[in-house]
Amino acid sequence: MSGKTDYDLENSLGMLLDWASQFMRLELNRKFTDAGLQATSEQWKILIVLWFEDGLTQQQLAQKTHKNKVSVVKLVDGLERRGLVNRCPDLKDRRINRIFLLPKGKKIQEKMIDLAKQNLNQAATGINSAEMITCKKVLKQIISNMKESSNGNR
Amino acid sequence: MSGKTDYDLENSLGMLLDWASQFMRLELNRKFTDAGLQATSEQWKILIVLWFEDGLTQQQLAQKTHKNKVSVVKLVDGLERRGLVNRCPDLKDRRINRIFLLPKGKKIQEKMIDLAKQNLNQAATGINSAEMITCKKVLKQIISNMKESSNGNR
DNA sequence: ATATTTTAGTTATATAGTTAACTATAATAT
DNA sequence: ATATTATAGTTAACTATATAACTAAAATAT
Repeated sequence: MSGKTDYDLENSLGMLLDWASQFMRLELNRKFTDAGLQATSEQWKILIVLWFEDGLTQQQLAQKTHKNKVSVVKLVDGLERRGLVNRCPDLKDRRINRIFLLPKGKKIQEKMIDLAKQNLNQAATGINSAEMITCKKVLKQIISNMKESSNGNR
Repeated sequence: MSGKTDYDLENSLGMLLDWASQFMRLELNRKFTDAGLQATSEQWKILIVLWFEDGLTQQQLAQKTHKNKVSVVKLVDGLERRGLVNRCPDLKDRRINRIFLLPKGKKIQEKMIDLAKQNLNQAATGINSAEMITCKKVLKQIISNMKESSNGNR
């Protein structure tokens, strides 16, 4: 049934997805570094959520970014260390931290969004709109297919 | 120019790629663990290459998997610790290690390939063939677009 | 009202990935 | 032949992810 001959490494969906996502992430990090921004591509994903809606809890950030809560703890640690956000204990529910953007965190958002858009444009070069729409549709289906069986921590 | 309103998080190519690849990787790891296989999804990517062609150097493994050489060092460390592969110094060029599958490493390959195929089938559920072909074509274009600017270590 | 369960966040430990600096060896250039 | 450059692999330090075990607080159940 399975054998050497019928598994095409270079054309495997898993490999292609990993390579595409990793190369985009790597290049975004490079663009951030080159622009003198002291934040990583993963921290950026937390920041962009906060820029839309500030003061979210770590759980909410985890849900919106599809990261698990431990990852969010570490990313918020990093963002706090860099002076970009603040953990504020909720007064009504003392289990909860609310994460707020600090001025330094607000200031870099526009530059980061521009760089992220540049990255998206670079990635999309030579791909027509219909193909990109199909690709995104397929990606969403894959996400939905795989999310079923993954656990609830993310 | 850039602003709150024109960056759609849930529909962003970067986010969709990350989520899709991560969920697939996570689920593959779960399948491996459930099957009692003591190897990770990243180790699997090294093993599948070796299964096609044994005795490659670490540099060759890095090129074929698009990983950087430090990652390969670590993964081979892990595979060696688990008794799945062996580092053999090359007699002609003493800078080189050649990585060979051990019996234990050969034995698990068929089971791993079957599980990887199950994972691909799960991911592809509800996606028609033409859409999948388009998606892979787009992924390859993205990889080619981003690879340009990434460095030569991978 | 008290006991149980759930939720939010953290810590510990392990696997990966990144860049930069390093060692050893081979290839080359003059 | 010797000096320079390039290559293969490693190590160090950092960021990120996962699972599992934990603490504290809130919600619930009886």
